Amino acid sequence: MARIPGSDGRRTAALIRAAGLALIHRHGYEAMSLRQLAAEVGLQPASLYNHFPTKQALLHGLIHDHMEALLSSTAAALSAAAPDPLSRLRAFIAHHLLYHLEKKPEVFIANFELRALEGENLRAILALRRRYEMLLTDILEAGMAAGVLRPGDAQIAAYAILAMLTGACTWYRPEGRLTRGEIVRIHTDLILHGHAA
Amino acid sequence: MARIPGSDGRRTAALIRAAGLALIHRHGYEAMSLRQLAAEVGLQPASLYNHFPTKQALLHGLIHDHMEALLSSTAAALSAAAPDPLSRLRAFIAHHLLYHLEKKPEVFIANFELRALEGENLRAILALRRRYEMLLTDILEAGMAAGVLRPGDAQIAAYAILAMLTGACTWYRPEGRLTRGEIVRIHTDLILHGHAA
DNA sequence: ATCAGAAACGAACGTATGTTCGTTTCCAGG
DNA sequence: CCTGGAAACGAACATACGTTCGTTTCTGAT
Repeated sequence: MARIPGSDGRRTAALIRAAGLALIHRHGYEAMSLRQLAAEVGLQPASLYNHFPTKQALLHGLIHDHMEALLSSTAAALSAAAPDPLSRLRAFIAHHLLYHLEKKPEVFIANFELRALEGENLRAILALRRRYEMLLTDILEAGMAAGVLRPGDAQIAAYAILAMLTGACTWYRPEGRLTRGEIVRIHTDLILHGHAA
Repeated sequence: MARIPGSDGRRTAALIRAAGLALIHRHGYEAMSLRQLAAEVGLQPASLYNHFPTKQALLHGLIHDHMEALLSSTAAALSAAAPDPLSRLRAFIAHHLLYHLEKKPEVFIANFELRALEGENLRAILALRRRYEMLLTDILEAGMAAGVLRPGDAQIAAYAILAMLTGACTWYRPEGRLTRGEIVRIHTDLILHGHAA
């Protein structure tokens, strides 16, 4: 037996990536074996190497593509918002939450499996992440300068907001008690006005 | 060669746990091999089994003890605070941050390596974590009832606060630009009053 | 119609893993 | 002083891993 009738590289590659995403999300990168992955797609382990050169390259590809998609979709959401800092902040919050709630596996992997990346792979992802953080930091600084946000350390503020929002992906269940809209409203409120009465 | 002169079970066990903590923190639980761990402590791999029955039992022990310590030290901090909800909330925030900034490896492991636990081990840890979350949720509910915190979903609010605070451990560096005291002040402020001017 | 390359196969490589076993030496309680 | 258990050793087990190799078949461009 050899090449299978109807086989298509593009489609197989997509299947591998989808299955890899799910397996890494469930078991973790180190715990996922390529034999598992191959079985999930219905391939022999060796055949995976027609589609990526290395297990780590697969992981890096998944994270990289996720970060690129996140960056471009965030840019789109921001440019659709009103230009004042407060509107942009609200748009950022809503977009971050909605996007992340839709892409739980990707988000999980991009946050938890970074340490499995080595050297250049890691550096490239960290650079993308920094670009994303900078989008928020810039909004916060603009808001502080305009007097609509309380002055302070914009970087810490950005970290605090991102941690809080991304944390929501940890406990969110689509069948849960809250709709996505309510989650956005609550978090926007907490970020802007805090918990004090 | 066999039992080594001066060998002491209690001390060796402590060394193993300390080295395990560091290795898991650096490389991840799945990526840490028992041979690495044994070498770090100066033992043969087989000798580890005089101190724990299974690799997973080691992980579970580390997380379990961390959670117990966190719970009891939090209880102490709360009972030292004034009894009104706002004081208790401030005490909780300060204690969570200070404790977590001191115990970065433990916190990292307790949050990142949960998925390596199976069955009863996982259930036990999740129960402890729920108890911890409940400490904060109770404070928030008391504050809402007393009218010093804005009414809302106390559980979501607790998750949001915890994610934000724990996130600080990710980027905090002891040699960084901010002191621990400033970090506490900033986060308390953000939680209570938000970012809006 | 042909043929280069894409896409799969099956087998194997070397290595590493968690763990078990039997043995040996040291320590502490009677 | 003796002895049972504690704490280490070295060797080995079965298994699993990521990856390489050579081969075979199908596909798409010329």
